[in-house]
Amino acid sequence: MRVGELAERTGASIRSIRYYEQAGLLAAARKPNGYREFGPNAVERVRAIRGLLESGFTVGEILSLSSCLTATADDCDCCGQTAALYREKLAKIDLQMRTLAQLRERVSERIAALEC
Amino acid sequence: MRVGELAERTGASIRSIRYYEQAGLLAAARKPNGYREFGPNAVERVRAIRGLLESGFTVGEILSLSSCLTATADDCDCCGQTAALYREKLAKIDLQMRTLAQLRERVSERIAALEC
DNA sequence: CTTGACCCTCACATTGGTGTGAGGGTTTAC
DNA sequence: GTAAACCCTCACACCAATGTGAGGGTCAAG
Repeated sequence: MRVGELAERTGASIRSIRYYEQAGLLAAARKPNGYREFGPNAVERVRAIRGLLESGFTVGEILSLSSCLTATADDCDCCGQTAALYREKLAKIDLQMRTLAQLRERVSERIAALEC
Repeated sequence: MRVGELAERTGASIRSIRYYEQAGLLAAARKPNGYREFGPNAVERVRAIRGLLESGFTVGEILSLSSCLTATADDCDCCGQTAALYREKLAKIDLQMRTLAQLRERVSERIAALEC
């Protein structure tokens, strides 16, 4: 599919998609006329990227996780350093989830307390 | 305590703390000489702010949740609109937690697969 | 009284993700 | 062939959070 369709399907702007591609987060083949051509996986991938961006990850960080973004990623670039990096990310994710869980509880407490 | 101590205790820069105060996220009394004076709650509050910022919340958004930031907040500014806003936040938090959980699983799969 | 470690305000700079517009090509349909 | 709806690159602009530096107070210890 072309960039417009991908944008429409994912809710991202065309601008953002081009940016993700340029940043290396998203692969796009080129047609002879220069148009980007995306595979069907791109939809899931863009959604994952956006979710992570909204969760406070940086494009650079997402890049370092890119092999985990899509279920169909089997290009295991395996080595010890990668493992260490993944573990680091894991710790960050866990911290973030704890923060969110805490906030979640407080917010729902607030909702419960609103009886006026 | 003064700003330097608060910064040291929370890991935030002095600059950031002043910014949070100016944004209305953090209350600070002033000494006669102009120095900011923070209560002990400020430490928890700054930590909460930073956790949320790192989870992708905006200062503006955090502001709208500020009554939930500290456990000791009893200034229930209760009304239906507030409730709606809280519910919205809750939905956003849940989405974010699902995204993170998904990523978490994929990352740990990756780690498990690294046997080389 | 001076020195050093604090604190203040103001304001410009930077970074990452986007918006937007200029200037221009391609394809489909009339 | 021309209009509409796509696509391209390039480049400037914006916002939020933070860094940083200038210029200047306060205060405790020597």
